[in-house]
Amino acid sequence: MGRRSDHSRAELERMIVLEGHRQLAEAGFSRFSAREVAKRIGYSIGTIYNVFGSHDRLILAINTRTFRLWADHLRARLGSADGDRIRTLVEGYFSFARENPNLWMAIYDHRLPPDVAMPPEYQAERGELTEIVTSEVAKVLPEPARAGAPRLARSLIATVHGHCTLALNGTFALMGESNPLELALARVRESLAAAKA
Amino acid sequence: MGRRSDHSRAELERMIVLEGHRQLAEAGFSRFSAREVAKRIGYSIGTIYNVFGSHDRLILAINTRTFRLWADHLRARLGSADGDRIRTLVEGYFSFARENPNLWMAIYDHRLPPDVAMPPEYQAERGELTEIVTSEVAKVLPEPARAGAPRLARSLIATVHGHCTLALNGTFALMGESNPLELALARVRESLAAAKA
DNA sequence: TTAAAATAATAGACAGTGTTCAATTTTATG
DNA sequence: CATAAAATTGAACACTGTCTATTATTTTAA
Repeated sequence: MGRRSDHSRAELERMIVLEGHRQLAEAGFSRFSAREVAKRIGYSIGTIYNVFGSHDRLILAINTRTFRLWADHLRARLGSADGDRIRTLVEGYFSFARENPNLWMAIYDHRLPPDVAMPPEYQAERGELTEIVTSEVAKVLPEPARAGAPRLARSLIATVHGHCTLALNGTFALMGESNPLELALARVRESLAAAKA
Repeated sequence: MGRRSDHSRAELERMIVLEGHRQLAEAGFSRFSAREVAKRIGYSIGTIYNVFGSHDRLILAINTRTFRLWADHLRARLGSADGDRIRTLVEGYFSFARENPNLWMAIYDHRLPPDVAMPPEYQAERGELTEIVTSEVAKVLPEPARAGAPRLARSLIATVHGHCTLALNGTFALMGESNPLELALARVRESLAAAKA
C-alpha cells in the first residue's frame, strides 16, 4: 500500500518517535521493542525500518527528543530561579533523571556501534545542554578565571552525572547514602570556590 | 545424562563464569549470549540454566568476578605506590575501566529486575572496593574530619565514576576534552582540600 | 550385585527479538 | 483512465532467553 492516511512522512516520523518515547519510558531500554511501537500506532514493523533504517537509529531519534526535553526542563527551572542558579542547575539535572528514569538511563544505556553515525540533531541537542551549564558556570566565575569555564563545566557535568547515576541505580542506597543531590552540590560548590580563588 | 566428566559442580560453575567473562569482555553486554558461552565450553544451554537459573544471575556472577579483579587491581597499585596514593587510586579506577571497557561497563549496564535478589558475594566484593577508597580518604584527612570519611569517599567515588563514564562512552571526546583523568583528579583534590580546612 | 533414587545434561519447543525484502496496495501523475 | 512512483506489508531468517520432558549417568541402598 502507499500513503494510507493524511500523515506526511515527517508526521509519521514524529508519531513513531512519540510512541517510541512512551514505550521507552514505560519499558526501559532493555525491554524496548520496535515491533511493539509499530503495533501501537497501527503500522507494521516494516514501516519502522523504512523510516528509521535500524533499531539504533530509532533509539537515537528518541534519545534526541529526551535531550531536548531535558534542556527545556533546565531552561524552565533557570527561568524561574531565585539567586542560587547553581543549585537550580544541579537540582534540575537530578529531577529530570528522577522523573524520567528509563528515558534518562536509556541515553547512557545505548552504545551506538562504530558503523552508525551520530545524527547532527543529536549532537546539537547534546551541545545545547552543555552550553546551558557552561554559561552558568561562566557567570559565577570572576573575570580572570572565566576562560576556564568550558573545561570546568565539563568536569562539573561529569561530577553531577556520576552522583546521579549512582543515585538512580541504587548504589548510593546500598552504601547507606540518602541524599546524593546534596553530596553532588557540595562537590560542585567546592570546585567553583577553588576556581574563584 | 549425569556427570559426564571429572568436573565437580563447583568447577563447572567456575568454567562457566570464566568463559562468560571472556565472552563479556569480547562482545560487550548487549551482544553477550549464554548460548555461546555454553557452546564454547562444550555444554548445552540447558546446563547454564541448571547451574545459574537465569541470564541475570549469570551476569551477576560474572560481574562479581569483575569486581574482585578490580579490587585486586587497586590493591596491587596501592601496594607499589609512591607517596601520592590518591592519584594512584584515581588512576587505578580509570586504568581498570580502560583496560576492560566491556567488563567495566557491563557492571553498570546490567540492571537487575526487582524480583531477582543480589547475591551476597556481589555485595561483598562491591563493599570491599568502597572500603579501599574509604580507608585511603580517611588516611588523608586530619583527625577532626575523619568521621566524615565514608560519606566523602562515596561522593568522590561518584565524582570519579562520572568522569570515567563520560570518558569511556565518548562524551568527553565529543566535548573536546582530552584528559578526563586529570580533570577527575583535580576535583578530588579540591574536595579533599576543602575537607581538611 | 543389583535395584532404586538422585543428579546431571540434553535438545527441542516457545515466544520473543532485530532485520531484510519481494509482493502488494495506495497515491500521484501524465 | 493507465501508468509510474511511493508507501506498506508480513512472512522469513537467524538469533535470543527460558522452560521442560527426556535421557543418561552416578550414587546410594538393599
